[in-house]
Amino acid sequence: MSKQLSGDLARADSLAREIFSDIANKWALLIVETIGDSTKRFTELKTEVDGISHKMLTQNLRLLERNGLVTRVVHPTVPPRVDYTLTEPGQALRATVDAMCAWTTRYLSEIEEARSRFGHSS
Amino acid sequence: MSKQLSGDLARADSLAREIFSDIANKWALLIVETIGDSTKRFTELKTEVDGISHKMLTQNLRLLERNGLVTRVVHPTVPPRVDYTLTEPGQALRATVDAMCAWTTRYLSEIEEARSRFGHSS
DNA sequence: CGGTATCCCCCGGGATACTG
DNA sequence: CAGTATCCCGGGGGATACCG
Repeated sequence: MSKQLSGDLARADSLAREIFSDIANKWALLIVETIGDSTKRFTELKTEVDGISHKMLTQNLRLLERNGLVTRVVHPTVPPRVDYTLTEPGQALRATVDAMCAWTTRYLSEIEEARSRFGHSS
Repeated sequence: MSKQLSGDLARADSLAREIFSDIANKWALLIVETIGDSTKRFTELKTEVDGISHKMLTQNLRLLERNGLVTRVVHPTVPPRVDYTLTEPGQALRATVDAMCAWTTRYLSEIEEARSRFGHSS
């Protein structure tokens, strides 16, 4: 089954592949992870997702919104206030991102070691 | 705990973040997924990971090798033959990518619908 | 066959400024 | 505060050619 999935996505099987390509980029995933189960304002995300530029943030938020992963609520106040929240699909994706994050920390040392080994091979 | 992870990675907490940025790109993930639990040659990957260029493939394979996610075995034959296999860390990552793939197919219809809704809002 | 190197173009994405 | 628009540069990444 997982082999089936792999085949479906590795090959340009249309929509699934397109979505995967949209989602599988660090900014989108970091944003999803940062929103988590809470509700975040634009500026909160801007400061919490370290290193992201204003442009990349809006761009990726639009992307996520377009794919129905986040809801965007505009409060008609002044100054304006916009809240972002994960939808149910977004939450489901977040679970997998959590797994990736866990993986990263779990294998930190192994990776570090692999890197040093790789350095002086040649 | 997952909130902790989120914080650690969203902020530029050095190494973990760097690794995440390396890994969280579509080509690397698709390659991992494509190798799966088997052993693949360069050309196999080239044809199976649809749309990837020669350059991107080698580049990402080096990246994965450097981080200890794949092993690269060169057979000193002629013509040469190189086999790529996932290491244990690589397999572990693959499990999470499987989850992302499953997510994609699971929510295909929802996403499709979200997109059409997004289209005629303005 | 697999890898490296070179060329070169295009666009990702940062910085800045302006609207509501 | 949030978003859009404009400018502009660097490098991502494709195409091609050449080694082992």
